[in-house]
Amino acid sequence: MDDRQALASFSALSQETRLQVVRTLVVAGQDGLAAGSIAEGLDVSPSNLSFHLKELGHAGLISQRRESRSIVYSASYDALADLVKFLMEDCCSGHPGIRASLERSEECCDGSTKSQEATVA
Amino acid sequence: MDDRQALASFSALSQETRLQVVRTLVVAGQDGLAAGSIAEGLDVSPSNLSFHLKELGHAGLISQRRESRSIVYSASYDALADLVKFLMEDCCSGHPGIRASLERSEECCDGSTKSQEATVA
DNA sequence: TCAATAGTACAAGGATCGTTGAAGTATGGA
DNA sequence: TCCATACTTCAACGATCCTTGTACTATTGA
Repeated sequence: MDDRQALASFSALSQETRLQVVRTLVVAGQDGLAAGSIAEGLDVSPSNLSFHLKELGHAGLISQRRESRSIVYSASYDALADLVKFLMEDCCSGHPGIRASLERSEECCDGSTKSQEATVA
Repeated sequence: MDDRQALASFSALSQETRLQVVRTLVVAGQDGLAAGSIAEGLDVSPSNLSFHLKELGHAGLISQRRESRSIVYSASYDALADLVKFLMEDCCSGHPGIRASLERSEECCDGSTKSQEATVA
């Protein structure tokens, strides 16, 4: 991931509604959610949500597909992982200990959504 | 880390000059760098840099101390690590596989700056 | 105390962002 | 074909952000 894309991603995530959208879609999983469902869940106007979805799309953090009348959005897990990596590389380059500190917080994956097993390649 | 702080951090990092400042300070290590050195390295006016340093300070991503005439800035590694964690929790909550994908990129810590050993607590 | 150095603070401007409401586009059913 | 549904696009406006230059503050040395 290059700086340009990282900047776009940070910018996209620096807005409350958009951060909530991403979280909602991440939790929703691969199936995604229709724009209407997201708007309802977050209590945002369709027009406003559409604006923010476009921003997230530009940053590459979400993708969309049409499904009958609805447009279904889903999180781009790869892009999110790339962003984590980008951030970690910037951290690590001066302070390797951070990785250790991160590895101690394994709980994040073992708790709530145990729907998919980790595909350790 | 709560949403408010994450939003502030993302916002701070969504600007090119500030991203470069953070990277510069991360590479500089615990000793930090004087404002003047940063300004020189990045070719930004003192006044403009000061503005961006304040933003980064508000977000908690850097800290400062006076040293004679200079004001020395350094990266807040804890805040950066918290941000990585925040992002990973949002990712993982729908997609545990990401952690695996991240663990495959260990190289990031083993390369360039081997100045400090990882303090695996 | 005076001058030089190192930064910060402030004001003004242009640029970008976020919200709103109204109008436009695609899909599906009667 | 006509209407309803599900979204998106557009224009307008206020709010915020970034840059620039000038003024101000703190520290040091003569």
